[in-house]
Amino acid sequence: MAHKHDHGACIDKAVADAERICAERGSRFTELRRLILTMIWQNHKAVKAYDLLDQLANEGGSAKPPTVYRALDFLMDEGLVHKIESLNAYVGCPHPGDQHISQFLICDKCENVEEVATDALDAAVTAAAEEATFKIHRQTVELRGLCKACVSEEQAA
Amino acid sequence: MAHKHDHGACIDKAVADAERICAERGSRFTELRRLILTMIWQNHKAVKAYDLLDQLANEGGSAKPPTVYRALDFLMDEGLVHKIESLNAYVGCPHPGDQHISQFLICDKCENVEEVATDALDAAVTAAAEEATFKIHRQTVELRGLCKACVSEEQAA
DNA sequence: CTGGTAACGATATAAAATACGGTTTATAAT
DNA sequence: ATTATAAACCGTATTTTATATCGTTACCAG
Repeated sequence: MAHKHDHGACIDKAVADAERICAERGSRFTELRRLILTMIWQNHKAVKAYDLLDQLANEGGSAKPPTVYRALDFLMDEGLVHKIESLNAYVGCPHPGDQHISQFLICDKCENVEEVATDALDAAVTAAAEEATFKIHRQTVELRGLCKACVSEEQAA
Repeated sequence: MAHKHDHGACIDKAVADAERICAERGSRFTELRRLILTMIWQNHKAVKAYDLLDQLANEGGSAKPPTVYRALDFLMDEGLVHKIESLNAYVGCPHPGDQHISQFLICDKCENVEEVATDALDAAVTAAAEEATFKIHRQTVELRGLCKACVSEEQAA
């Protein structure tokens, strides 16, 4: 993500997607929500709620925790943002709208979060649940380690 | 778990396992650690750190948060207990000692947590990581939903 | 333009976890 | 046995993460 990645395009896409999705559903994509979604998309790392709060404060506002958490709850309800449970942090969803199951590759070094959608992994999860006669409502799949870029870097050293 | 499950045996086994494992490794399974492990094993639900703290207080002691967290950290380091990230709660490991990857089925109704070790799921996780050239250090796989017993119960109703 | 609902703001508090410093206790080395 | 050392423990304070509650404002539907 560090090199040759036009991240501005990511942000624009995320905002455009959000606008489209909220319009379709009749939910309100307010200024605050747009602002917070944009902040989350500043990079591909997961962002802490209180960091968002600090950023809001720096921009002159005097936001309180509930303001941020309400916006995050909205964005999560709309599938625009995911919570990374193992970090207590929040990351933008790169393909909102599609019904999808989220699995994350989280680099412990560069901290980038990649959302993957692997059919094989989905199938395995489903199979494991079926074997146990378990009816899945939600799932948290978070793989922590080193991303491709950081592995290469380590090998180079 | 509710019916015909001799849970006392689970507790005894967990404590015996812990004793054996700590003895093997030369780590100290102190009274406090034994007590907290036993509390965690009172049932198959995940337990909150502050509930343990309250229990300790009820038993006459005057424990502070660090006491509980230190014990939990020890138990986790030894692989005797796992943290459920999506609940901020802790659950006993049913087969400590084996090197293993933990995956959890968490019932949203009865709150029981079942730890599963599915080769197919392991393989799928590994494959997904390999495909992304990602080097896994740790993983969090938590499936939330309804367990077998609670599904049957719903269907009966 | 008015009545209801959703969004926002502010205060307070709850819940989860850690930093740090001092004391005790177990174990290993003498 | 005695002492050095490291681990465990304890308590205070604080940080981090999140929610409850209540009053106000803004949207939009009838």
